[in-house]
Amino acid sequence: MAANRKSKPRSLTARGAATRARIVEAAADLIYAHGVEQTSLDHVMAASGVSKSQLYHYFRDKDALVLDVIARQTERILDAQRPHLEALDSLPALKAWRNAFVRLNKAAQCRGCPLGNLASELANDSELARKRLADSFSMWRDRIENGLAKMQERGELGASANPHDLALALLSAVEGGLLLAKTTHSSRPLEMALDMAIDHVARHMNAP
Amino acid sequence: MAANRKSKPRSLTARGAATRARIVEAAADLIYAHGVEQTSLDHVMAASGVSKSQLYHYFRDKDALVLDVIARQTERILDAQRPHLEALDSLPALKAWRNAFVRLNKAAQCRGCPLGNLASELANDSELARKRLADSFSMWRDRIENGLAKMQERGELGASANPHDLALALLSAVEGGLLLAKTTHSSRPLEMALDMAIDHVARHMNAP
DNA sequence: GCCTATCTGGACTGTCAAGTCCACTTGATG
DNA sequence: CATCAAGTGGACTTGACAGTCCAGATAGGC
Repeated sequence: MAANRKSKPRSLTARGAATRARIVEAAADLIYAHGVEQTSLDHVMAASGVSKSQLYHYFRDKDALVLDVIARQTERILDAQRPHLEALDSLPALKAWRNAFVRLNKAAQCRGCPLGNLASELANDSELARKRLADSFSMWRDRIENGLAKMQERGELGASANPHDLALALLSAVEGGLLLAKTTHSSRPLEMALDMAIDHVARHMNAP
Repeated sequence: MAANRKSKPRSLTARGAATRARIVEAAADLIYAHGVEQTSLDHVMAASGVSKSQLYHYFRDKDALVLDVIARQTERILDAQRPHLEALDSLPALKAWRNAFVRLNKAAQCRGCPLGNLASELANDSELARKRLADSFSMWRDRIENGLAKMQERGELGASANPHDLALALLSAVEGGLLLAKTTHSSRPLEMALDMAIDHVARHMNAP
């Protein structure tokens, strides 16, 4: 049960860990901007200031690096969403979440969802990547579901509502909105999709 | 205003047009299955039974071929949707549309939306492709909008409803649902997203 | 201070894909 | 049937990329 799996069999010194992290960060940024296929290891080398041998010292191959990028982007998203998702306990909170989302999307110049982009590119090609991304989405959905479940416990959300399905629909709206926003260079699709999703949740709420 | 744009300056005989169409069909299928970057011209050659020189006889370069694939996929989708979108005039019609969508997604083995996949891969890289895809989505949204507008004219949909925004939210739900379905290999996200979207439309309908 | 594993640098190889080139065939039109 | 543009076949060039290799630097344990 120790750290002897084939992907990371070596002990890492502090310096090594820092170099490794630098590579993943650079790769995540480049891949978000240009996609997996358009991001060559040479680009990653240049952006992280690291040589070829270091890449292959820390990662078996490009696919292994991409798996780490998936994990990192999942972390980034869940970290960024945490404050909102933990406070997801009322209609105004949902609306605040919506507004933060739209702001974030504009800040990222409507380049889509880091996980959604990866999923679209990798799901049909790599079964392993697909599964990891499915897990990532599942975790994200789970956080939303927890927020809704809390609303339900305290009676704000009706007992007949299904937090799991509601969260899944919400996440679908988010991903679709982000994809259309990316394509049209406008955050309007995201706004409409989120408004619809919140409206849908509101429909299951009890009157105050 | 005649056919003298740089992309198609030559006259096409029947045989030439057939060869050209065969190339686009094969490329569209391959790209839907594996993405633009993973589809080499050699694959397209093999699938369409055509040689290198023919590809470059009919298309300036790979990018030009991809633009034609975008146009073809747009046609395919609008054609497939036409029967449903033309009859989009009531709640049961919306539900029939939903069911057809889910069936189609399963038939395509949950491989996502042909336009959505292209948009995700190309929007950040090629401004021209992004614009064409934005136009494609806009046309699709327009068909949905027309259906909703007809519902509004005959009084089924409330006067305060905004068909344009409603259609945009609906399309976002479709795209997000298809993306998550592709990632999770389950049509459930699509179903939940579509149910939410129809529910949203229903909320703007007048009582019968 | 020495030993060893971790870490780093960069040259090198093999493969594969985009795009070029030219010789050849087909068929419509005079 | 002569002509020539449209159409076809496939070898070739060029470049980019993933992945290999080995020599050398660094630094913690004894």
